[in-house]
Amino acid sequence: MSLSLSGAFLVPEVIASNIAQHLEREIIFCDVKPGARLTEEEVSLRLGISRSPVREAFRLLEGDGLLIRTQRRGVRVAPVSRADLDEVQMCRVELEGLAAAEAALHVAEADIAQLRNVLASLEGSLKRNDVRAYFSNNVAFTTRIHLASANRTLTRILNGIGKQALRYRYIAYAHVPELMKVSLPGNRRILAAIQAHDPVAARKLTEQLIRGSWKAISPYIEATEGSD
Amino acid sequence: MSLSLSGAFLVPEVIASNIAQHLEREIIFCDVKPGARLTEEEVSLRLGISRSPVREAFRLLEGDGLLIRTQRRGVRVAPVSRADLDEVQMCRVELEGLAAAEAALHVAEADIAQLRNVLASLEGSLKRNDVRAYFSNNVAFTTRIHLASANRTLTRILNGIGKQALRYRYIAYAHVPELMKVSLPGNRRILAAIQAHDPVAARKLTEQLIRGSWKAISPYIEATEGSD
DNA sequence: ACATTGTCTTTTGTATACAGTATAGTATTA
DNA sequence: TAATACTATACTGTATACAAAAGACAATGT
Repeated sequence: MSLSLSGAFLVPEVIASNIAQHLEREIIFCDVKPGARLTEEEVSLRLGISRSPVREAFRLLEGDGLLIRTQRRGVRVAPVSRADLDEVQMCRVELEGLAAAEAALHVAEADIAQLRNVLASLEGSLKRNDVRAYFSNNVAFTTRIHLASANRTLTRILNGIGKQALRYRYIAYAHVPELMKVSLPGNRRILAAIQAHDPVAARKLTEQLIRGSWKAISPYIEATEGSD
Repeated sequence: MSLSLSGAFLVPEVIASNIAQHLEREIIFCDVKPGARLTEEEVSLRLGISRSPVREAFRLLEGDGLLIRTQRRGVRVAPVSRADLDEVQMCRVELEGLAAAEAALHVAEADIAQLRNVLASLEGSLKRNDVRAYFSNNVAFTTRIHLASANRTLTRILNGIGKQALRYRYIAYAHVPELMKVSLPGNRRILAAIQAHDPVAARKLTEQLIRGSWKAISPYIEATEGSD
């Protein structure tokens, strides 16, 4: 069991969908290159486990759009391209907007308190210039909005597509860490709108934020993009 | 190998993600009840295969939201409820609208020809009052619009969520087959808008159609809903 | 020299055996 | 009688062995 996941898994007794998380991070942070081919045996040997859980993890990540499977040819890491970025962000504009609007309608006081806490952590990560921590907190912030929308279907979909988006954001941020500063004020305004129970504003601000981030990221993808 | 899938699988040599399709239909057409618990062994025995492919099929259907898995408790068929219907349709309004708009921008002549053909079949099924055939054709119609949007991410998401929606539609139609007549004119108008390369109209019409279908279906779900 | 075919290797897909955990049922004790 | 503990059972999660298919490479024939 040579897992050694970056997070704290003091009790890894449970399952090896931990592997999915592990691979997920490797893919998002580009430790394995886009387009790279993964074989079940290679991964199972590398992690010191059998093929069964690896296979399941592959299916999971395939569902999240991080891996692409071809019939009997195995899986490869989903390629990174400008076109794919556009696809993902286009969907996110609609869905994150919906989530924000619904959240504005359904938030409880407790949710708002938690969102404020995460926002504080987000500011902290930005000040320390800690890109990975900023990512974790940003994911946490967005996830809390999803949960506040009280729409489990929406949450499920956004969870999947969000991982793809994260990959692009990380590539862009690796080039220009200053991009982190763009999203923070946007998040703050979104929280204000949600707190004011204003679904229209929440949606509009969210759409603006994503479109803005989209534009900011876009040029850095072409540079990183190999072929397709 | 007592599969006997309804479709024509002259060469079932390939894989047993056929099983996923098989189960998918059983779930959509309520041959297995919402909330019912499925065990890997039971299904594998029933279909005369081993647990491995069944397990994979479960993961696939879980990704589509048709099955729900709890840690070591196995899977159960996703329960049917008014709340869940609302969640699914809310997401579909956004995404199908986007797909229609994008399709209006990207369709080729060939796509339009195919869409016309499917529309004709749709009319035929309606006249013969063949509910299942109507469903197949309706799925085909919608899928072609998704493909015409030229957005693979969007297509993938809609494919999954569409199956959940189909389940509710089938329940409603089983009660009132006349509901079929509601969607046909809507589809015709959407096709016209797409053909005219008018994304705004295409989106608006699609949103209207889904909201209309949503309202029509809604009352029949409460009747069928057991608990949750 | 090029194409076609056959074999060989790699890797997925499937089957099955084994282990661990959760739940239910029963028995015993307060 | 009720509550708690223990045991048995059933099912998931994991490991491994086996079959089959696809791709690569070489050899042979035209």
